[in-house]
Amino acid sequence: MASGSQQTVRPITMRDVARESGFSPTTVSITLNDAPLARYLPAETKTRIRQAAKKLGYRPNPFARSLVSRRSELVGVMVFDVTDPYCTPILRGIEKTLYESSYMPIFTDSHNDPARFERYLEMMLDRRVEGLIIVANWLFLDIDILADLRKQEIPTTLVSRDLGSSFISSVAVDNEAGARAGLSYLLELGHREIVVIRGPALLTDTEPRWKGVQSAAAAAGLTLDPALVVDLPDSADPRSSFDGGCALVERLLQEGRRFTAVMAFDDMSALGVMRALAGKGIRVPEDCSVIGFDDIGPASLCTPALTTVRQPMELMGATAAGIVIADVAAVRERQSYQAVVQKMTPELVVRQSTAPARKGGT
Amino acid sequence: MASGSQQTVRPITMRDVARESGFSPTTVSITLNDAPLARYLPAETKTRIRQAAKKLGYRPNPFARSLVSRRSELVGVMVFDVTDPYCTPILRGIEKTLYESSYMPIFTDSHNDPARFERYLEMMLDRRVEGLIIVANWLFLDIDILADLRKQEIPTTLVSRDLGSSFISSVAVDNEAGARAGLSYLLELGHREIVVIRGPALLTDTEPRWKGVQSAAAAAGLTLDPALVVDLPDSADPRSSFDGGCALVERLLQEGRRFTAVMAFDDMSALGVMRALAGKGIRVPEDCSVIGFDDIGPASLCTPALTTVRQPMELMGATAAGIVIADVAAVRERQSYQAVVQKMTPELVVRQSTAPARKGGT
DNA sequence: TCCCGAAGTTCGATTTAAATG
DNA sequence: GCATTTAAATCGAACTTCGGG
Repeated sequence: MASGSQQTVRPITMRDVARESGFSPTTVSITLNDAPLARYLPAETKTRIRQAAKKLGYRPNPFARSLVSRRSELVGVMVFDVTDPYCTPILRGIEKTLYESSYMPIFTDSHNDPARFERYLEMMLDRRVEGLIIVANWLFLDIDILADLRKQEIPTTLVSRDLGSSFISSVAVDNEAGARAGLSYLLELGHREIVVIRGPALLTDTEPRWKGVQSAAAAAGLTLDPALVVDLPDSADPRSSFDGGCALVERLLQEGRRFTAVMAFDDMSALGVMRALAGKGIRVPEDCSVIGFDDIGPASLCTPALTTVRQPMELMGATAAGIVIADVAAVRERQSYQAVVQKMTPELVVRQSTAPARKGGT
Repeated sequence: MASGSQQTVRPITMRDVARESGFSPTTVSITLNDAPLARYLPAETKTRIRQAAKKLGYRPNPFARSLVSRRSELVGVMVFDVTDPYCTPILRGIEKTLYESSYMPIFTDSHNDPARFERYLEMMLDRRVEGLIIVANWLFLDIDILADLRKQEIPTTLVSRDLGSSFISSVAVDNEAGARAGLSYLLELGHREIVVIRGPALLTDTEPRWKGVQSAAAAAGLTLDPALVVDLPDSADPRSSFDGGCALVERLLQEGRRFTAVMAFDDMSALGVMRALAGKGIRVPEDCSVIGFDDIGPASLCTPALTTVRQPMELMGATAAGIVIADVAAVRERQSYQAVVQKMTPELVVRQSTAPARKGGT
């Protein structure tokens, strides 16, 4: 039982500290904030005030403080789907960077619902966040919704895609380079009959990854078999990527296509591919290699562990937070800041799902 | 480029709305808050005020508001490890419930660092959260740290374990029933030589799950082979559970133990088990069945998909948020509230990693 | 007394200007 | 003028009280 039967506990205010220490509220404020004027206060005074504050367990009221400082010390962190394993390392990166600063994150998860995102954005504005980090792992976002941000001068950074906006920074992986690295690796292993699963048409990642694949193929003088190039359907649910990868490969198998490797759009679809292959008794990597993209948690937990193109997600989150913090500081000092576009370098992570091609794949 | 070159934009205040509409700030306040006195105001007055507010894009200053209302409308959500797939469905549940209320979540991730947790807790208190939800998926938490909460009358709910505290509510799964269901299922399938991987000794979940296993075995008249009962090492890292499961099974295999099924402590260790088995060419489920606990995302993504005992994580999060909201309301109305302990019912999810026992397992 | 509206106080801090010795 | 301290104004909204019709 915890109750409220006793009289409401009046919180300790600065006035209480003043009374306890025998000084005025002004002096207390100056002391506890180490304001410029604190230089003139004798050490004796300051220690007495500090002791009184500690003795009473004084906690400055953040609302009174924010009211005059006009600062919330709040940064909004908006995610489109927390349950997507792609998001959490980014959140971790954001946390690590924010921890060093004085900002606290206000968190929202719109689970792929644009309406919810919009409402949460309004709430963020209402709460006077000083900066905003949006982890747009999946959804298709209308820039207009973000126009308010410009007016209110709220520095914003988007993680995992480039909006091409003039006032919103972004941190994204170099999709083209990543895809190129992935396909190149399969080619090195001797694979020639390769299934390429492209992403949903609406996703901004889809295009550059496909370009990377094409350029790697061209560099090796290989023409990809159009029958082996398939597309994931549009959908906002990461799980659908798994189902899509599974279904596409099942269909190819049904059609009697022969291939020795699959380059999936992302890890989720790669996992789906492995499921489909297992269903037909095709072994990975002995009979067919599989490579993913992202390096989400499950990629290293499944068996065989997935070879993939890794996005430095934690670093991306940390970078985004760093940009926002710097821009907020700029705004406070009445300076202008530039919207930047950070392209992060992906890294090929070789695990167990890839192997040299053998003659006569499935 | 987004800049601050133009003169600082003074935010719109109630006074501006008053001037614009031709009424006093008082009337504006009464109107916009639908205060009791609004009954007496002519509709004409109210619409004019509302129009003026909308025209100016007026957003009430939350700090001024909180200062007088003494309410932050903030709920703290503290997680011990966001990257743990176990956490995110819980967060989703919390979000769904909080969305209906007027509370915004302040979020922290202490990534298994008690010191960080403590500092974040202080920050929560500084920020005047009205309630607290702690997702203690893993770490061993000292109740003393939470003593402040009692003093400050901040309703708190712990998700995923019972602290046995008199003032902190908790929402946890019925571990004993879950483990019983899991082992019973293996027994039904005809398994008798079963490896049981117990959790780390320090985890509160370990004990009840082991009890559940024992009671199921007893009910079936089976004596578990002590040589097949092994323990995960203590560690705060979820990944270590995977490594632990893998290593333990490898050791058993090395020792030449024979078994036809493995009941893992959780999904992570089950995934590790599958890795170990695959390494020795043992097929799941043909040669050996594997069952996990939790039903985290990767459980259904890996191949074969993992049979497991499911915790209703989203529901648990939603329940916790509901409790906190109700308790906050009670505190506001000067009523007492009880710390409750909610035991959620787990559910056996049968997938591909289990099959009937065959004579002469590995 | 009922209706409508506004002046003034309060919340808890910061900050400026000024008052002490 | 200098070191030390403080009264008073301010931030923006909510609420209590009060005045005229």
